[in-house]
Amino acid sequence: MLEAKLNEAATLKRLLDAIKELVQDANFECNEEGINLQAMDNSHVALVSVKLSAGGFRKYRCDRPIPLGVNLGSLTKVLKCAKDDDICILKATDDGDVLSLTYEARNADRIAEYDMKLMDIDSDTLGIPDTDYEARVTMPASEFSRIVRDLSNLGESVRIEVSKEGVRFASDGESANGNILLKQTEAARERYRNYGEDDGSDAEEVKDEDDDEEGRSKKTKVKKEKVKKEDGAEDEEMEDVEAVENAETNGDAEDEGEFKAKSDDEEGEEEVSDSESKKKRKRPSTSNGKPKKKAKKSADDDLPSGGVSIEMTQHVNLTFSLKYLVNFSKSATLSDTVQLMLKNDVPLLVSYTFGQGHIRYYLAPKIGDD
Amino acid sequence: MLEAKLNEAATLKRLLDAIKELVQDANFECNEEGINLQAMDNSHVALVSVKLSAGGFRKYRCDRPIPLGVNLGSLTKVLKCAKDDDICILKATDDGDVLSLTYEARNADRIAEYDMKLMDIDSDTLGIPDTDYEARVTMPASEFSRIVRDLSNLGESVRIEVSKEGVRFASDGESANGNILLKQTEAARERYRNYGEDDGSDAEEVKDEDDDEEGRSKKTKVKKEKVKKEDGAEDEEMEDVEAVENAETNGDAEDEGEFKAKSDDEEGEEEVSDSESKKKRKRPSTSNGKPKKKAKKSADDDLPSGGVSIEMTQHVNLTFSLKYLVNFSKSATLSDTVQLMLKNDVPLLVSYTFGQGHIRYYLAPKIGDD
DNA sequence: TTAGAGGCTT
DNA sequence: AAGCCTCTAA
Repeated sequence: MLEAKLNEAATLKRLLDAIKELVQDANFECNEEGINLQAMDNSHVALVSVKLSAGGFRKYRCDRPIPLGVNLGSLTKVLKCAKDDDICILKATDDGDVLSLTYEARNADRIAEYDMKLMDIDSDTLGIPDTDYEARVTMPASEFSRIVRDLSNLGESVRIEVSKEGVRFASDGESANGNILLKQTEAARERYRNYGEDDGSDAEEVKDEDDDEEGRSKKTKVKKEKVKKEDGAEDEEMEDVEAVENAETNGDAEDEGEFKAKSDDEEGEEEVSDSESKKKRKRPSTSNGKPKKKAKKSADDDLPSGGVSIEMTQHVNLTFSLKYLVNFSKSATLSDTVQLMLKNDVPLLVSYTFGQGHIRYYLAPKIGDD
Repeated sequence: MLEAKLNEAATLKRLLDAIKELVQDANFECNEEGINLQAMDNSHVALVSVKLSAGGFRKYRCDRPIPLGVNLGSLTKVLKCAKDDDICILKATDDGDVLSLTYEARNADRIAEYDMKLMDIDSDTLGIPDTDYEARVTMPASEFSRIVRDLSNLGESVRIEVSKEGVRFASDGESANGNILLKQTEAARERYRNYGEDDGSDAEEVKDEDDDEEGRSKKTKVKKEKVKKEDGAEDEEMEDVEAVENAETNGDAEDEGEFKAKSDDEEGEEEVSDSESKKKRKRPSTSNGKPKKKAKKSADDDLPSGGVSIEMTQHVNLTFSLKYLVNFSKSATLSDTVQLMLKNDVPLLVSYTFGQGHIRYYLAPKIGDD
């Protein structure tokens, strides 16, 4: 029995807008910790991974794990019937083949109910290997969208290069070549220091040490540990790495450590309304990425605004298909901030963190990148 | 000889946008009281009825009844040549086979003239029987549009059920079923009490008694009269019906009484611009349904905003083709408010009332509705 | 007031 | 499927 009450249907709507082009059918794996979705795109080039943590819901209950096999096209249709600010309640029985969605207008004078057929889907749960990324770029999601959209008008692929200089996006096209260099902003560096940390298995601790110094020392320690890991990141280059490994690569857990421990919202308070819980957090250290809730652009005190943060242990230089990146960038509706995690010869991770969870895309690099 | 001067060409444009898909050719029946159009759709399933009252024009003159056989496609083309805020003058001679349209820019620095060929059309003027509807639902036109559009994405038809609980729209589709329940809003109930009353032959009186109490007592009286009418509405069930019969069935005037009195623009001042006149109306009792002139959503003082009003004497439950309802809902450009009149086993009436008149659609229910 | 997204039409 | 137009959000 699943019953999940989401404060805003818009979250789901945006989520589906973000992935429905990539994937047709997918299992929403529901368990007591929340709802997860993981799927390869049709051409098996990209992987998308979504997490909605139980704590992100206004109310959440899932007695036992249920996989909900959903045709995303159908779900999109049904979600179109919801207004953005409707309260959305998801319901499913343990054995049922139906997902029920209820939309309640804020003033409760309209209640809509939709029942959607579910389907059986082979869930080849692909373990996502932990990776010690060599570079992490945190930037405004809108800027990322703009860059990949711009470059996609010129060429097919983009070369992403992270160096001391900054991060460079370069594309060669028939009629023109283009490249954009983003330099790091010091303020952004500070601001994003702990961004995305909520995903680590040590989220609790990170949460406690909001303060910069503590955080940094902690990070540094973790870094050292990191270094010993596979695929040899050169030690001596490790000057900038405080958080790099943390976000994605902490722990030595082979496969799922990353997502399993993501219980930031859950533990604190579980029945608070979403907006409330947002307000309670003083620092975006755990989960920020205030969606797009007409987020005040920059005046706000605790949310990241603008600027680019770059952390790297290694000069990286990879080439990716722009088509996919453009697709990924649709998730900008879910979060103001995006994080790119790179490592040479390894799939890129594009991660959007929002109030209820996160959405992550993995994309293998093109070979023969120069 | 017809000469009619319309304040805004936009009214006509929207009107034609609303019906041109439903009907190809139709007679504009002009007489001293205004212009009427009545036609079945191509498949003879739906009927559309338009009225533009003489009083709604800035200037109107029609010495004797003239039927103008118009190809709506042609008229649409010609109207496309007008700017929305152009003053539009329609002219036709008694015997002529040409309709002349003149567009004057507001500042008179541009005058365009178009002559359109008319045609002979068999006018099988279908008498629309007066009906004692069992339920009347008054709601924002945009909400109605939204509902039928949403449901049309799921299924072919919609079941509309009016009960004490409210009004429910339900549709079954292949991939999902859906239903929307609208509860009555008390405020809306009050607000719409007299809505649509302008159509009565006694509109003048209604106009004088803007006040609620007076209006209500009047209504009640009319109701009593109503009851005696055909098609037996049960008397004893008449608890909520003050206005139900009024909107559509009032009076014994067979045909044209309805719009004559609707001369708000005309009498007060007859050369004011439309927008000005709008501001002057204090009550929506006669003509409200502020078109779409980017009407401020709700802050305005004199227009109905939001909310659903339901009046019923009988539990009704009918099924209709969504395709047609979606089509009807295009008239939302003409009025903010729509009224649904229902009675079991009888065609649904969908009515939009706007400044210059109204547009009404009749749609037979599908049989076999449960 | 301007830009972006969604719906509708061709 | 692409372009146009409208409506909505910033």
